[in-house]
Amino acid sequence: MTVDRDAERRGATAQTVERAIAILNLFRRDPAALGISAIAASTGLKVSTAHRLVRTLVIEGLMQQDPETERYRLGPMLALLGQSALRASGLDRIQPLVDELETTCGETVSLSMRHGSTVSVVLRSGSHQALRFEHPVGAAIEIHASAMGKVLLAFSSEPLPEAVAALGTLERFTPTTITSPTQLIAELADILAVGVAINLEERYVGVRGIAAPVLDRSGAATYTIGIQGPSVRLTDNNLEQLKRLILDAAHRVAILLSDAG
Amino acid sequence: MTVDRDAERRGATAQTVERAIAILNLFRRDPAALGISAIAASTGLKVSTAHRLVRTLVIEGLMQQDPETERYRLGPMLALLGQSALRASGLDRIQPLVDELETTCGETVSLSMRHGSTVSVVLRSGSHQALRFEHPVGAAIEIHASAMGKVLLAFSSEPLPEAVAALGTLERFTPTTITSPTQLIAELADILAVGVAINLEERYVGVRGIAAPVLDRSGAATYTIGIQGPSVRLTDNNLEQLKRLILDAAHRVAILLSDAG
DNA sequence: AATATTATTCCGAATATCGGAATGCCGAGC
DNA sequence: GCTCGGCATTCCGATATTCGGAATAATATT
Repeated sequence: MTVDRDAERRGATAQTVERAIAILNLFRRDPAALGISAIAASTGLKVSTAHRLVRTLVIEGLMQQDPETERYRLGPMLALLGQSALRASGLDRIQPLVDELETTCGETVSLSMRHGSTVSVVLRSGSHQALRFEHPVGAAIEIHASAMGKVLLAFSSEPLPEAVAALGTLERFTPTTITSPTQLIAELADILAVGVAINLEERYVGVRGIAAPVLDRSGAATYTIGIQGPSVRLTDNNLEQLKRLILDAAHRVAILLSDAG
Repeated sequence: MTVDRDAERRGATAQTVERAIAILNLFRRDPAALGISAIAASTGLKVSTAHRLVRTLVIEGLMQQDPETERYRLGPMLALLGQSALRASGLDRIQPLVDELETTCGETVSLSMRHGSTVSVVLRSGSHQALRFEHPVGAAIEIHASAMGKVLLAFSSEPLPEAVAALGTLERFTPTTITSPTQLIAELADILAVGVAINLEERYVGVRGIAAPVLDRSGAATYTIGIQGPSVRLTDNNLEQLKRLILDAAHRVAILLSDAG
């Protein structure tokens, strides 16, 4: 591009591929089809560049073009690769466990991982209650305003101050959102000690969450498993019970993943 | 690269992205982890190039590196994108139909699409019989040696002679494999007229198949649905019955996909 | 009918990619 | 214990590849 990007000039990455993936990621939250100019606008690419990338993705089947509206959406080859990825990363064996936990506690359960400064839901099982909190797969939540996010920060291999500093400004979403880096670092240290993170309406008013890390052999967490639900049900008392459930579940997931991960 | 690629210089595509996708496709058949030099060798890329592409894919989560063996495999972000892709292309609504057909006829059922000169299985439901034919999702079968492949060729928007010519040499797998372009064109014309293709042990000895096109509004087929099984069960008589089943199923799939495709 | 919007193609400029070679790391074999 | 061979990773100059402004075509809108 013009000069230099964000801040990473040494660990060179393939710009073209990054851009193509950025296009795919547009559809993570919302699978609706987009026109080429909308894609270009959302990614900050020039229309001609976006068009060439999308064309390549269409040829490979990762995207497809609606013959009527001329708009683009994700394609079947991506679904196919996703299947293989589920098996390769061992996540297919985790889904039953996530469903089981949802049945036990009656709230939405998600298994997530970090993506930039957000947390992305990889597997989930939605609560069946009338009043419930819904995360679609692919949803991205700001990392500092989520129990799962705080877990991932606390149990990353990076020192806490650096990890927090890298986030930049901590956006406020609700009155309880943690916006002070110092305060966040303190809370992360606490989470690291206790092994569980709690979210008290820090992202959405009325929604609480609790999360535990899925630890790998080195003691770091790539994945986190969390429970989300309305504050009226996730009372302080209930959180104590859920804490045991989530820790147990996280432990079992860790074992499953390390077996043949 | 050196000079020019296969034969497509006008409809320019992004080479870097193509290469990255080629790497991902390596893992379609076999999700096992590969080292970087194995990846480079299989794709024909230089090691340094492959490494840079893989690094980018890892950063984006589409691949991941096993911390112990240092080998690479598909990553969880790809699983996540795959979920979105299933919804976006409407394929999530098709799976139940595929399962239902499998239950009805007792043989492996697959929904596939074209990928280069092969057919790739996108959705499937495996037979539960002891003696059965198994297609994993992601399997790639040579297009000229498959009932589903022949359907896609016949119902492509391209004229038959050109479509066949583009395949190049037709490799022989069994005594009944069609290796003559002229003969293949004739058979495709027949399939176009009848609306169903049959595979008589043309790819694997002892395995027969039958397939029908999933037609879109323009009368072309992007997807095909097929039944595969041992020749001892897919006798000439049974094929007649299956023909009705598969045509009906293909029709219902087409309706489902066109509704909100 | 005229205009605005969007998808698609073209082509010269220059940037990001390419790939040979160097480095560093680990484990096998002597 | 030391050397060698294989592997992943990094470096950097040459250049093929991408980039993007602008033209064109197709479609929707006023």
